[in-house]
This record gives sequence, C-alpha cells and structure tokens, in this order.
Amino acid sequence: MRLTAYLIPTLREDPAEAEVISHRLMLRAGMIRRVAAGIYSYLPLGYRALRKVEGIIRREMDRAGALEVFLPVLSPAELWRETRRWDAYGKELMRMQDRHGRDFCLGPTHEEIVTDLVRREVKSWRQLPLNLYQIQTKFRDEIRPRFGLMRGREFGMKDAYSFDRDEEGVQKSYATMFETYTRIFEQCGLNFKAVEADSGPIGGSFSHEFMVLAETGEDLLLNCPGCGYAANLEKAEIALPEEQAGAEEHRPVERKETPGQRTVEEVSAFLECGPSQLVKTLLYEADDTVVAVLLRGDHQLNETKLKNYLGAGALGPASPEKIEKVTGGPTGFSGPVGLDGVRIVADEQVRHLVNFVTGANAADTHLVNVNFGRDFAASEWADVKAADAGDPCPRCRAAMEKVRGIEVGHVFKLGTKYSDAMGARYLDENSEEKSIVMGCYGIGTGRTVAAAIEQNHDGDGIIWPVPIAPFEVVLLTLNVREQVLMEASEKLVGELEDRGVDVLWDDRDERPGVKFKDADLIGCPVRVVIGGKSYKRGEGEIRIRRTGEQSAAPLGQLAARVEDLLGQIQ
RNA sequence: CGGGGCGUGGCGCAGCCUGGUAGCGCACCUGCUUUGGGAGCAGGAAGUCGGAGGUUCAAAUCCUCUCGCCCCGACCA
Repeated sequence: MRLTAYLIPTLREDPAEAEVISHRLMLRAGMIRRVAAGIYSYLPLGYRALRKVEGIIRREMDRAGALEVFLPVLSPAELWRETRRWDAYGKELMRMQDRHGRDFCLGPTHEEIVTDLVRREVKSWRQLPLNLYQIQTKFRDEIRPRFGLMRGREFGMKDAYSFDRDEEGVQKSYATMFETYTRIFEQCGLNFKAVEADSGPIGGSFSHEFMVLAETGEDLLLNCPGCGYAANLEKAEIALPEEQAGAEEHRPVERKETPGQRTVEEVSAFLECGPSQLVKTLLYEADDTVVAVLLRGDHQLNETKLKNYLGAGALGPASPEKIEKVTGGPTGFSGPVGLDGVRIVADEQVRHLVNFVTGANAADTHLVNVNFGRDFAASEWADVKAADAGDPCPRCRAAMEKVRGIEVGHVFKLGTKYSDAMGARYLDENSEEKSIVMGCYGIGTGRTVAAAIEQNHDGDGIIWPVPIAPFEVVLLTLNVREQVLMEASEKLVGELEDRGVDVLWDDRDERPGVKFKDADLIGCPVRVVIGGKSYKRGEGEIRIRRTGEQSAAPLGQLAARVEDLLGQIQ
C-alpha cells in the first residue's frame, strides 16, 4: 500500500482530549477519531488492527467448534421483559421506540436474542451441544465513558453463547472457551491473567475475567506470587486468620468519654491505641433489614462480598436516622454490645481480637476492652474484608500483591438462568424435558487493540505485536525524487506482497526525519529503509521496531530476510 | 448525579482579569532552495471565538442561561 494513496493523518502533538497512552497514540497515529463521548470512528489504519484481532478470534473460535452468526443490534423489548432485564438493566440500556411507539433497545449483550433463537430451533438432545458466536457492535450508555476505546458507549465485542445438555456439558464448554481465550490473547501479544471474578447481575455460578496487566487498568486485582491465585478485588478472598498463641487475658470493660470522636482515626488517636485495636460497626440495609457488620478499624468492607454472603438483592449503608433508631446512638458511636435483635455479621479478621474498642451506642462514648462471648455474641462470621496488598492468599497464605488490569475478556457459566426464564428446553434420551444449560463468553475487540498498545509502546510510539500489526512492514524511500530508489522500492514492495507480507510504503515526498518519526509512531514491527547511502552499496536497511536492532541486506535478499525476521519476532 | 477543568482556523495554545472588532507555533496550498531523525525563504487560503439571550456606543473579553468535551468520584456488566 502506498502511503500517498492512503489516509494516516498523524499528529505531532498529543490531542488535549486524550489522557491514557493508548488513546493518545491511537489519535496521534491516525487510527481513530472521536465523534461523541465514548463513540469513535476507526480510520483505515485503526480498522486494519481491529480486523487483525477479529481474524485471530474467528480462527480460534471456529477451531473450537463455535459457529459464527450475526444477530441484530436492534432488539424488541418483549424479549428483555421476559428475563426482567428491561427494568433491571437500568439507564445503561439504550432505548428507543419505532414509529408505532413500540419499545426497542440497542443490544448491550445478546443473551435474550440468542436464547430466543435457540428455543425456537433446538428441540432435541441430538442438537446439543451448540456454541454460537458473533462479532458485533454493542451499545451501553455508560455513566462515564473514558480512555478512548477502553470504555465506550458503542464498542466492538465478540460474544459467544454455549448451549449444553447438563452441568457436565457446560463445564466442558467453559473449559474449551477458557483455553481458546488463552490462545487468542497470547496471539495478540498480551501479558494477561485469568482471574476469578464476581459474576454480578448477569448471573451464573462461575466466572473468570481475562485481565491485561497495565497501569491504566480500571480494575484492581489481587495476585498471589506464591501459587498463582488471582482474583478481581470484588471477589478476592483472604485466608482465615490463625489463632494467636498466648493471647492477652480479658480485661474488664471500661466506658470512656470520647467527645466528638467519630472516625477510626480520631478515636484511636484519642484513646492512644492503634486502629487495629478498634472494631468498627457498620450498619447496612439489606433488602429492608438492618445488618451490623464488624470490621477491624484499619480494614475496608467489600460490599460485593457482603452482598453475596447475605444473598441480598439491594444493599447500601443505613441512613443516619435508621442507625439512631436501631442502635439508640448517633452515627460514629455504634457498637455490638447491647445491640439486641440486630443480625451481627463479624468479619473473620476480627475473630481472634481481644480487648478491643467499640462504640457504645451512645453519643460521645466508646467501650474499651470489649471481648467476644463475654460482652456480646456475634451471630455469624464471614469473609467480607476488601482484600488488600499483603493479605494472605486463600490457597497458600503467601502475601498477595495488588495490581491493575484491563478486562479484555470474560467467561461466565450461566446455568439455566436464561433458559428457564425464556423456556429454552429440549427433550433428552428418555423423552424428558430439560432446561438447556448455558454459558456466555465475551471479548472486547477494540479494547483488546487498546490494551495491546498499553502494553506495547515506547516514547516514540506504538510497537505492534506482529499478529495484530496493521502493517507488518513499513518501507521508507528516503528520497522519492531519485528514480533508482523508487524503482528499487517498488520492486521490493512487490516481492514482499508476493510473500504475503503486509507492507506500507512511505512514498511521500517528505524529508527523512518526518518519515522516521511517523514510522516509529505507527509502530510496524519491521522497518525497511531504501536510501542513498546503503543503495550505493547495493543494500537496504532493516530495523526492528521493538529492539532498535539494525542490519543491512543486499537488495535481492531483502524480502527473504524480512519474511524471516517476521517469523522470529513477536 | 456530585466535584474539578476546558471549549478561540485541522492540531496545540495565547488573548479574557483591565471591553475597542483576533494572534502565535505546527499542519495545509503555490513557488524556489533543501533531502539520513519532525528543513529554510517568499507568497497564500482558512476562524459563527461552542450556542442563545442580556449589559454597552462597542463583547472572544462582563452577566445569565444552555450545549459539548476531559478528569476524579459515585453508579454499573
């Protein structure tokens, strides 16, 4: 491809609209342009990279036996009402009406559509298992779109849905997709990790996220360097604390005046004890009942873990009025002692504390030397602390580390949530009617491109992994007014294309410096230079973008050398 | 939705406080020179100063409303 016939509007300066590196580089390299918040156009170069990622996904999905389909973006409300998601999805669902006033939405995901298809067409166990996938544009009216392609309101996604006869079948489908995703992201040149995740309102019993490790990631992960356990912060468990030998003796409870001291910092400073000697009592409202949560003063609550533990539909902090009514004291002075009739959930990490400080359920008063059993009874224990760096791994007790990640893929075991709601059933060998067991599997395509850039760049620009590079090679002809250089270049382009190499030929009448800068920015893995100096020696120059490694080769051998190199570098 | 910031040729910005009719760098077009890491000179084209209303002899500048964009948070697959 001749650059003079192509469209790559590179920018010398960072556009003000972009903060994160992948967004800046995609704008500067002329890959994308913003149309509205969270909505982007792909220019030719950006689209080529996207298509490369899609190609890898198609190849691997097909190989795993999944069948490609193409489902509509526009989706009638009735299907969403069947699963109650028309209401449950909330404002994120892009809604619209047709000319007759009928409700529609732009699909944010396609469980309803695909389940509707399958319930009509699949009746027999002989038709299962089945895995349908598509690469489609999705719409989610995100509260805050950001970071370019990272979180958009309109974005590309590969979504797949597996349909199996039973639990054993969906296990197998899930495992196959897990392996497939691993292969896909490896080919995209990504350093990623599959982590255990909370399955959230999409439902289902089991879920993994594929996370690309990057500073700019929106998700926090806990990672165990010891055994490889990794989980989303929302999900991350913590090993149960070990009982301490030779614990202190229980001292008598004391009531202390703590005027105006509400927060953990204030109280611990006032009473001259560490925050870890405090047990804070958080009052939450879970589906209209108040629950008291006991947590060590220096720990944070993980609301998702609490919500899952309680099995609650809605969960939120209780209002100050409610707290006063339930505890008899104002906020900031709540405690478990004498808290009759309230369900008390104590975090596992406070189980072995002795002689700790709590609120006294009265204004400006705290209790010192409180102990379990003697002073109050916790109704139950649960792991509800938000995991943090240094917490012990639930599998091997090694200290976990906290890292950031970009979620590029997510696999769910759905079970029969959608098939039950929509009546997707089949007849088994014994003529018994059963619900189809489902799984669903997503990959953000544009986000994968962005994540690849986050992980593969330097101060000069993008460094494409070969499999997803929009062009594998950029050829710079340093002076296009010299006929011999042009002839040699054109010949080389032909030779490379004959070998199936994607080559971008910079045939612009620009000074060499401009071409070098643009080539670095665009980031093709291999750069070839045809210039006066080396041409006199009958050579062309080859440079590896990632390493900067340079070499020269006789003009006649250039194409072969380049092809060879592309096979070697990642 | 709460907080913060920003809207001035394609891009990056100055001008605004203290009103006087728009400027700089890059990019773009023409010509000449130049050609191994973002060239030089000369000439040129291009802007409803986000929008509406108001104050004023006069508004990019002051006031009110409004729209859009970015960042933090809350929210959410």
